[in-house]
Formats: sequence, C-alpha cells, structure tokens
Amino acid sequence: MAEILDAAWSLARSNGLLSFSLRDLATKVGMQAPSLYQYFASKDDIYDAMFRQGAVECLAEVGVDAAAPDRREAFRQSARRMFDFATSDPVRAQLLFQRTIPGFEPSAESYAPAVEMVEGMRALVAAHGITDPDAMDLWTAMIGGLVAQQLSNDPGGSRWARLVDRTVDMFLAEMDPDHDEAPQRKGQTR
Amino acid sequence: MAEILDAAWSLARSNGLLSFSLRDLATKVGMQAPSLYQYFASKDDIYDAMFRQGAVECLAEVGVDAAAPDRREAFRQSARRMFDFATSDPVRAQLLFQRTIPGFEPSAESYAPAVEMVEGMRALVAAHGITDPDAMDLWTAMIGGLVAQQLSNDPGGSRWARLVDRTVDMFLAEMDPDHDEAPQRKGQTR
DNA sequence: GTCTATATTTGGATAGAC
DNA sequence: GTCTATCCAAATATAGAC
Repeated sequence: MAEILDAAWSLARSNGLLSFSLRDLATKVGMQAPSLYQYFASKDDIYDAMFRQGAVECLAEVGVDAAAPDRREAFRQSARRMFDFATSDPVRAQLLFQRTIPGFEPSAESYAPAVEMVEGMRALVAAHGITDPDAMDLWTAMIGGLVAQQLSNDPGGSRWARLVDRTVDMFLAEMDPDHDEAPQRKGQTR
Repeated sequence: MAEILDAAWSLARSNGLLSFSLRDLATKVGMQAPSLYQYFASKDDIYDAMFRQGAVECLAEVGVDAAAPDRREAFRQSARRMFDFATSDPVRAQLLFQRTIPGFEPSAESYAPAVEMVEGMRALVAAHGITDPDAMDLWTAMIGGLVAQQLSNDPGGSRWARLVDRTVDMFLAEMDPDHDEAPQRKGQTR
C-alpha cells in the first residue's frame, strides 16, 4: 500500500498528476490494474491518500515554533520553509495548493493537517503581537505568490527564492511600522 | 468561427477547460464534430485561439498609461485592472496564467500580447523612476498572489480585492522608501 | 488477493459520400 | 463544407475464475 503510493508519486512526477493511469501504476508495482481496487476504491481515493500524505509532510516540515525569540527570524524561517516545501516538489504543490484535478476534493481527514497549519501560522502571528485582521490574508497571498512565480517561471531556479526574506520584511514593516527596526537586507543569506 | 470560439468559452466555463468535448462544442453550434476540423486543426488549436483572444483582451483591459502623473495612482490602477481582469473570469485566468492543460503550449503569435503587457509594466516602472532590478518580479508575485488567493479561496468575493491598494503601497514603499509620502489607507475606495 | 477477460464510456480524429 | 460512419486509443471499473 505504501509501495503503491510511492509508485503513484513517481508516476505523477513523470507523467503528470492527471495523466498517469491505473494500468501504469499497477505495472509499476508488479500487479494488474484490477488488483489495485483491493487497496483503493477509486483513482480519487488514491489522490486522497496522496493529498493526506502531502499535508502531513507539510505540517512536519513547515511547522514553526511560535516561541522563537526573534520576530523577524521567526517569520523569515516560516516563509522559507513553506517556500522550500512548495517549490521542492511541483507535483505535490499542484495537488495540495493548486487543486486542479477535475472531480477531486480531499476528504476532511486528509485536509485536517492543512487546517492545523493555518492554526500554527495564526499562533505565530498572535505570539508576536500582530493584531491586524488582514495579516493572515496578506501573508498567504505574498508567500503563495512567490511560490507560484518560482514554480511557473523559473522552476528549479532561485529567481523568486531570493526575494523571500525581503518580502517578509515588507510584510513586517506593514504590520507594525513603529516596532520595525531597520532590517539588514540586500543580500539574503541563502 | 467566432461563434465556435464563443461556444468553446461557454462550455469551458460550465464543464471545465479540459473537460469539454468537441462533440458538445459542435452540438452547441449546430454542427457535427467532424465539421469543426474545417475551422480548427485540433483541440489544441482551439485552445490556442482562446489563448490569443484572452491575451488580446488582457492587453486591451489592463493596458496602463505610463504617462499618468500620480505614481501611486498609476500603480494602483494597474494592479486593480489586472486583478479585476484575472478574477472576473476564472477559466480565462486558468488558461492564460495557470497553464494547466497537459499538452498545450500557446503559439508565439498568441503569446505576443502577453509579452507586450510585460513591456508595458516595465515602462511604467521605469517612467516612475524605479530602478530596483527586482521590482518586476516582486510586482508579479504580489499581484499574482492576491489573484490566486481570491480565485481559490473566495471566488466571487472581495476578501483579497480589498487588499490590492494596500499591497501596492507596500510595494512602492519598498521600492523607494524616501520618496514615498505617507499613503492614505485603511479604507480602500472600492 | 490476484488474475484474465471484458464491460462501459469517452474522447479526438479520419475516410469518404454527398 | 457538412454530413454519416467509423476508427483508434485510452481510461476506469467490474465479473468471476482460481
């Protein structure tokens, strides 16, 4: 079952998330297509398992410790981790964030880790005294925007990766202009 | 031919960009499927014509006059127009900006207006004395990020539309902190 | 649990008559 | 230029033997 999932990821990465077939998938794990139905009820059920797996990975890799002392560093770290997670596997990002598969909707259980991620970000924002009600929406738009540009216009490169820290600084300056001591910039350290 | 294109847009909006069939399309214009091949060489050829049409519309609706006197207003206007264009037709946005159709790549001719759009934005940036080499990349990430969030998390709403002007102000403050006189905000006028 | 065989559907595209 | 008829390919999914 884990083997089937691994093979599904592999095929999705080479053939495309929508284009891989159950026949190919079965062949890859040394089965015939109908045998897959012992493990998954449908192709969408496979997508759901993949989604869940990706969401769990996201939670594990991107989790932020809201207790970090330095605010700027905490937000930069959160942004970088999310950016790196999303851009390191375009197919996974397409499944988790782009949601372009015709009939598929993730089940509530599979979606749960994503909800937890949002809660984590909300906690980070609150822990550092940011009260702006639009903070979360601005944050998701900015980080998601960087990710999308990187994936579609410079896959594998760093054209937008270079701008992550700078974008975080813009965000913090906007949230709380008074407490924002001048960041050291030009020359993101990555 | 224009009628076929109109019908294709209509079907794409209701059935999905990938999911509409040539049979349905032909039926919609009172033909049989093979007759479509008198007008288009393949389904991808139809996508290409749709892409071109969308790109031309984008150029027409979003075109910015770089000569606008007020800088902030010029950039806000540019951002709003692009945001409104993209969010007003999700299927068109998917075709033009998301590019999620398996085999399809727009032809050079169809893509030309998009190139011209980028040039227009570059001219706007230059005309207002912005020399930061990352200005364009930051701009596309921010505006694109707002659009993507609006489309996927609040389609038809204004949760991120409200944040467009504010985001433009952040951008301008970052580009040129000295010349950036305090914007009047809280209460985007739309 | 895995297989063979096949149902079922659907799609894009072509041949050739009219 | 439009049609009927059909090809061809591919996909998900099911039935039923072993």
